Parts: sequence; structure tokens; C-alpha cells
Amino acid sequence: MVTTQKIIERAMEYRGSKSVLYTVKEQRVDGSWQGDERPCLRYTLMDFERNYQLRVLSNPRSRHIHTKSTSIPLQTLTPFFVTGITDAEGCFSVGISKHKQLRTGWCVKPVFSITLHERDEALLKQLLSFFGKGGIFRHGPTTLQVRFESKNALWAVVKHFDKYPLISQKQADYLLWKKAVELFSDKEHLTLAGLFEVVALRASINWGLPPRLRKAFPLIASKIRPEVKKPVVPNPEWMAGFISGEGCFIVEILENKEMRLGYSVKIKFNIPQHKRDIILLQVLNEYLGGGGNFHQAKNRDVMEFRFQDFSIIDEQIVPFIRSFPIQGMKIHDFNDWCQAIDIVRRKGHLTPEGLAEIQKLEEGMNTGRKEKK
DNA sequence: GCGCCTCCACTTTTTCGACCTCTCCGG
DNA sequence: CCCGGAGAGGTCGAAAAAGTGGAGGCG
Ligand SMILES: [Mg+2]
Repeated sequence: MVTTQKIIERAMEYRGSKSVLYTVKEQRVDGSWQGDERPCLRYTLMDFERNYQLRVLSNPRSRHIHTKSTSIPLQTLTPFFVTGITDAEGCFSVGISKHKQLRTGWCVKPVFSITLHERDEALLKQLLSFFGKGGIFRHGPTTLQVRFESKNALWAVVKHFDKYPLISQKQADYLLWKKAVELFSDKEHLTLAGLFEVVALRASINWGLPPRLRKAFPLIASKIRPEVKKPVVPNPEWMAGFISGEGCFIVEILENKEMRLGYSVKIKFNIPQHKRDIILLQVLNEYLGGGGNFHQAKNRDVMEFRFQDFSIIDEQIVPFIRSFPIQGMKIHDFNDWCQAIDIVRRKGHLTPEGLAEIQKLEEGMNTGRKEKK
């Protein structure tokens, strides 16, 4: 049996920071995570303002995504968190499109981006401030995208991911993408030989070559995707980042005639992920203390890593996330979920009052949440 | 003004998130 | 048998992932 204490302790080993240990102790005593000395967060208003120019977007669809100088200071994310959320939501892509003005006839554009619902604009700004360069742009009717595509921004991105590597299969995409960035940086993409090299790389990144590029470069052999070694969670902040991206906190009230009230309550924690990363999910299970189960629907590519056992959720998952908080609006769903867990723990869900309370929580979280801000 | 770069809006595809249901187990 | 819970089977739709291209600026 793995205790909460054990999980936290093991998690702490990765951190190697006395102040963090102290903070955890503090949290255990008074249950509060407030306070300025929280070691994983630093104030970097100056950096942020220097690098994030004010913009007025021409498109009327765009909401203003600039901050004013009077805005509250932004807290920077930790490097491990940034890698974790990138393993979840990041995209390393190499654009190749026709361009008459260019000598090769083709325009090469490496991009690192993260797309999120506009409700998480604050998180995107934190990402922007973390790398210091780049921009946030309107993506769709309800989504925004933080993008890094200038050479300066790209260098900052490469510097980070070399020092704090991804642990999912996305690492293979990153490694190939980085080569394209180097070619781009050295202006080799402006020669035919360099262009061909970029195309070969692109052929093995993400979705590979689309038909139009296959046709245009029929003779180019794609690069071999680098092997990614067995993942090791580098730091609990990585988990916080990954869960912020892919985690799913679920409260379900189900009709059940067996139950005295006619309903049963189910608490779940899910992490879905493409089946190519099943080993990563198994590693996460170990890391979180075990007890999760795996499910893959027939003919589907998504493996779902699930916790459905109440005491495991209550004793392993909740304490972990409380110790290494997730970021973004999902935190509110986590908080509501925890409230439901409190009720279930004291068997309140077996009383009409408790059940009603849980129903109210359930209706207001996730897709039911009203204020998206 | 050529050649190239950056910013930004926008599109396309799918991997997520979130939700639903049934069976079976055990105290 | 009663009651409560856990695992395992799914589905749905959009927030992710991934990608395109043009305007405009600059050496
Ligand atoms: Mg993902």
C-alpha cells in the first residue's frame, strides 16, 4: 500500500530544493498554499512587459489579448511544468509552402505553438512570458494560439527543450524539428540541398508530408524517427503540466436501482492519450502510486488511463495535485471535484442532501461551467 | 525592388476530455 | 438478498494539435 506521504516524499526527491520541502510541511500543517515564498513561482513583470508588446488586433473577432502596464504581475511557470504541458498540448511543426519570390521557390517556416481555449488566455501569457519571445494570436472563434517562429523565439524554445526534454513520443518530433530549426537558423533552407533536407525532416514530423508536398518532392526519402527512451517523470511539476493539459476530473451521478436513493455517485480521474504513448501512461501510473487502469475502445487510437477507485483517488491523486497544483481554468474543476470527494468521503452521497450537493457541483463543472473566465 | 523574414488570421484534422452504461463482486 | 462500489465496455463533439498563406517590413 502506497501512502500519500510516500508519494509526496518520492516526488520531492526529484526536486532537491529545501525550500520546497519546507513549503510542503507548511501545507500539511495549515492546509494553505498561499504565500510569497512559494518557490516554484517568481515574479517577472519586467521581463514580461519588455517582451510582450501591446497590440491592437485588426480583426473584430479578436478580443484584446494585450495586458496593460497596470495589470497584476504574472507568475512564471517552472521549466518542468512547461515541458509537461508541452508533452500534452505542444506542437512542433515545419511549414513548407510555395513562394515565388524565394530562389528555391519554397518558403520554410518552423513553428512551435500551443493552442488553448480563450478562457486560458492567462496561461498562454504565462507561456509567452516564460520564453520571453513570440506572440499570442487568434486561432479560431473560441481559441487562441501562442506561437514562436522568429529566430530569436525559436532559439529560446530550443534552449529550453534541450535542457528540459519532453518524455512523450513528441520528443521524436522535437528532435527532428530542431534539425529543421538549425537549418533555418543557418540559412541553409535557402539552398536546394537545405530545402530537401527540411522536406526529409518534415516527412517524419507529426502527420508527415501532405499530398501536395509528396508530389512536389517525390524522390526525397524521409528521415528515420529517433527512438525515444523509456520515459521517466523528471519532476512533479512535469505531472502538473501534463495534467493541466490532459487530465479530466469527473463526477458522475448514475441511476442505480440497487441503491437506496436510486442513484450512485462515481468519482473518476482520467488521462486519455494516443496509444503510441501507452508506456508513458504506465510510467505515470507507477509514479502516482499505482491503482489506475487502462482502457482502449475497439478500433480507436486513444488509450484512456483511469482511476475509478475512490480511496486511491482520495489518498493518492488529490494530495498529489494539491501539492503540485495544475494551472489554467481546469483548476476550478479540480476544486469542485475535491468538494464532491469530501462529501463522498463522509458518506454524504448516501443522503438526499449530500447527493443534491454533489449534483449541483457536477452540473457546474467541466462542460457545465458558466463563467468561462 | 529582390529576397527574405516576421506577424497574424485563418483552415483542417483528430486526439483528446467529458460523459454514459452495464456487469459483476464482496461485505 | 441488500447495498454500495469498481472495472470495463462504450460514444460524442470540440479543444486541441497541426498546418497554410498573405501582408507588410527591412536590408
Ligand atoms: Mg495531447
